[in-house]
Parts: sequence; structure tokens; C-alpha cells
Amino acid sequence: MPKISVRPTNQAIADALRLIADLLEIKGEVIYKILAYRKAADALTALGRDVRQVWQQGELTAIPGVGKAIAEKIDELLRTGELDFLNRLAEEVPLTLAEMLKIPGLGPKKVGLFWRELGITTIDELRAAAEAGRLRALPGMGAKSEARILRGIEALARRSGRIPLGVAWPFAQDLLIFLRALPGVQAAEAAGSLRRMRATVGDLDLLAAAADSAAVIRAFTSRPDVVEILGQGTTKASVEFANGLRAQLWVHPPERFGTALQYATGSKDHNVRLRELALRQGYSLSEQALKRLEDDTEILCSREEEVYRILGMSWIPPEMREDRGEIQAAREGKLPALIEVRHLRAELHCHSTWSDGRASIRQMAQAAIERGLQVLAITDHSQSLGIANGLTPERLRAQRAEIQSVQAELGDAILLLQGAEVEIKADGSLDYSEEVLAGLDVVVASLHTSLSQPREKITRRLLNAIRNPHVDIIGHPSGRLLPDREGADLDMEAVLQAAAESGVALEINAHPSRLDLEDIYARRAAEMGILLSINTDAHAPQDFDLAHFGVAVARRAWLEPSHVLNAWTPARIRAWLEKRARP
DNA sequence: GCCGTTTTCGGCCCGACTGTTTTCAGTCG
Repeated sequence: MPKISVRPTNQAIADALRLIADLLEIKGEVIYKILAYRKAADALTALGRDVRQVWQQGELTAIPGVGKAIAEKIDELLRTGELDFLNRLAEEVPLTLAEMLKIPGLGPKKVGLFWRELGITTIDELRAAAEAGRLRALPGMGAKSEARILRGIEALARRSGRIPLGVAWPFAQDLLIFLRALPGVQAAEAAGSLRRMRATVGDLDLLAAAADSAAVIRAFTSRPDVVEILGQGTTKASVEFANGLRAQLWVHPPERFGTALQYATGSKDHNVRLRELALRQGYSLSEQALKRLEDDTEILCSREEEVYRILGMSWIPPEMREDRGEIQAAREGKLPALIEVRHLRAELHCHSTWSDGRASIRQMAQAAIERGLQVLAITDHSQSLGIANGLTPERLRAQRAEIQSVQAELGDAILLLQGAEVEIKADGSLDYSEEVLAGLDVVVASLHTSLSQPREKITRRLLNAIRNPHVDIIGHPSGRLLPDREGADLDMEAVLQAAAESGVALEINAHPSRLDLEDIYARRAAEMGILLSINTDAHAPQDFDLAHFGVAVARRAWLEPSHVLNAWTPARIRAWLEKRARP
């Protein structure tokens, strides 16, 4: 009898709910029950608060999509670490079938069919059956379907999971330039999670506006770097590139581009909510058009703004389209005035050749000036990070002299600050004495080592840094590295609480391999009155150009310029730092 | 299983592509 134990974290419980949904779907349960489990799982993932806290306050059903039945299941999971309902379900439906759902092109109906008719429960058994030609005898199956399943199994083995935004975004820009240069193409845009600027994306969704869609599709699938065409019709195509990335392209007539872009941008939940709202207002919304139900007339929208306007709200920035309250805010005219890259006046976390950077202080300062920055803090690593050539207090003093010399040379073109990225050591202490810390203009404290310590220990470590009055900013709080290395197992609620009490700022590290703090926590932090700081952690001049990734996280967190230290005036930043230095 | 600006019951978003089918089911986004 399978016992499935579930850890008491938002992610683990969300995964358990998704597993229930998968197993119920293979079993053939009604689709709306399955969708309800998935919706609740998504809500937990996006919660931004520890579900245990919500549970202790007896407010589980206040989570959107969580009703009485699912709340009871979460309660049992948190009390006992397992769920009788799930254990019994797993006795009925083999867990390995859920794995088979990951094969692209294969869904619950076929998985259920193979299981019931042929007793297939694993991907290996499925491959053997397909190779032996035993699948084609089943209803609705044929030789092509067998071959498709084998290709899907290969693709699954090849696929390494989600792609970091920092990889997908530049490649997508290249593809858009290619599309925009094609004859007859009036516009081309990224859509999907890429346009919403999620930290990782599954594949690239692209959209083009052209009257002759077939020609654009042909040109796209004929690119020399396309290694496989996964699907191709007259209005959409799906391909895999030599670099392993996959992209899908939709081509729509220019007069329908607004509804098409709105649809393709998603998220799924945002679209479902918008379409429900449309129905209540007498419209059916699709990627083709808004259709008035009373007389079936189509209202074409060439621009997204028109779609939202007709439905009675202002245009919603793509980064916010996650069904986290943005539609209601838009209807009430209460959308935040989101921060933009142009608002950033300061960079408060970067490195030079004094530690592991690749450019001198002078070069970094020059690059910052060229990008319109008015304040630059040089924050090289502290002494214990030997691998990064961290600075001893003696070298720190020598560095100050160089910073002063560069400042004198550059005059008031930029304000240079001397800071440090100080290690929070494995025992929780900081890597410089109180005296050395007090002599710095700005202190960024970060975790780099012993990230796998148990939750309580590593949380205590971080709290120690947060409560140190010399620390101004907590750098990349979780320490995660995308796409695969998870961050520290932090009690984020305790971290946020302590940050709110001490007045320390939390960093949104803009480097695409970090994007840490995550958007859901950044939003919660701002709600709690915690100041955020968007920094690139630049190790070379061109790294300053990564700032827009950090701004994207901030926009996903609904942040306005006032929430972000780097968007303040130099005088105000300086005043804030000085006030913290003398508590 | 969830939910309420036509509802505490009866709904729950919409269309393209594929492969198997002579009219549709499954999958995907």
C-alpha cells in the first residue's frame, strides 16, 4: 500500500494537489473537479505566504480556489504529512502513469487507454509496446500515433526542463527581428510566459501580424537552424531549434492582432477569468475576436488596449497577468503605476577587479554614467570568499583611496559609494568586524556558502544579518541559481517579518540566473512596507544591461518606483543610508 | 470541487492541429 509523504511547504502541497488532479484525470473523473485541484495548486504556488500560517489562522478557504473539501485535505496534509485520499487513489491508479503524462502529445485519455487495455504503467513499457506495434490495434490509434509517441518519449528524455529567461529572451529577440523583416509582416511580438517575463519559460511563444499567414509560417519553419518541425498548419507552427529551444509561432491578420496577442500572452488563468467576465458582459472572447452574443457580430481589435477597454478596464501590463487580482484592480482603476528601467538611478551591488569582477572601478563607473546612473556602489566580496578574491580590511582601505581618486576625476557625473558584499558565514556571523562595517557607505549581506543547511539554522543565519544595524541590503536572499539549483530552505515569513522590523532592504537581484527575491515574495514584502533594491550584481560593464530583468520581477510584484530604493533621488538614497548607519 | 453583478444550483473559455475518423476525440495552449 503506497504511502505518499508530503512536506509542509506550499510547493510540496501544491505538487500533491497536482498529482491528485493527474490521477483523477487518468481515472476519468469529471474534468471540472480536476481543474479545481489544479487551480488550488496554482493558488498555493503563488500565495507568497507560508500556507502553515494561513492554516493556523483558520483561513485556508480564503485562498481563491480552495473550498471546504480541498481545505480539509490541506489540513490533513499539514497535520499528518500524508493524505488518506491520495494514498487510496494511488492504490487504484499507479503513480507511474502520472509520469507518462509528461510525454508531449500524450494525455490522460490515451494513458488511461494503454493502462486499461494493455496494462502499461511505465514509459519503458510504453516504448516497448510502441516499437512492437502493439498500440495501433487500439481504437483511435494508428501507425502515425505510435511513431508520434516514440518521438515524444525521445523529446522528453532530451528536454532539460524549463529555460531561464536570460537564455530565452535574447534568442526570442533575434527571432522577432527575423519575423519583422519578412515581407508582409506588419508586427511581431513575444507572447506567453516570455512576455510576462517569468523567471523561466517552457518554450518561446511568438506572434506575427500578416495577411498571408502561410507564407510567414513557411519562412519560419524553413530557417536553417530549425532541426525539427513539431507541427505546422496554415496559421501556426511549432519547431525545435538547433540550440534545443522550442518555439511556436501564430500568424494572425493585422486587424485581429490585438485579441490574438492578448490570448497568446496568457496566463491561462488570466484568460479564463477575462473570458468569464466577457461572457457576463455579453461577449464571447477568443483569439479571433470579441463576439457580441446578442447578434453574433464580431468586434475586431488590432490592439490589445481595445480588448481591455471594451471589457471596461484599462490595459493590464503583461507582467501582471497571473490572475492575482489584476483584473479587479484594472476594473476599479487601481492598477499600480509600475516601475520601469528608466526610473533606476542607482546601482548598489557590483564588483570590480578588486575581487572577482572583470573591470576596474574606473571602467565600471564610466559604464554606469553611460547608462544614466547617478549613484554607483562598488561592493566587492569580503575576505572569507577566497574563491572570489575577497578583500581583507587592509585591501578595503586601499580600495577606498582608489574610489576617492576616481570620484575626484569624474566629479559630479556620478556619486561613487564604497560598499561590500559581506559573507553571512556558516555560523551566522558576518565576515567583517562591526568597526569595518561601520566604515562602509553601504553593506550588502549575502549567503553564498552552506546553502543546504536545515531550515531553522539557515533562517537564523539570515535573521542575524537582517538584524545587524550595519547591514543595509540583503543580497539575493534565497541564493537560488536558475534553472536548477534551489535556494536555501528559508522560513520566508520569518525573514520578511524581521526585515520589516529592522528596516533593511531586500534585493531583487536582476541577474537572470538569480531573479531573487522572487516576485511573489517581493510583492508580499512591499505590502509589509519593506523596501526593495533592484541590483544587477554586475561583474562587467555590460552586466548593467541586465537591469531590465530585475525590473521585470519588480513589475510582476506590482512595485512602483517608490517601493524601490534605486529609484529614489541620490540625496534621498544617501540620507537613507546615513540614517541607517547611525541607528 | 469551486463559486455568485442573471446562480447556494448549474454552470465552469475557446479554437487550431493531428490523426483517425466519414463527423470526431484527444491534445495543446
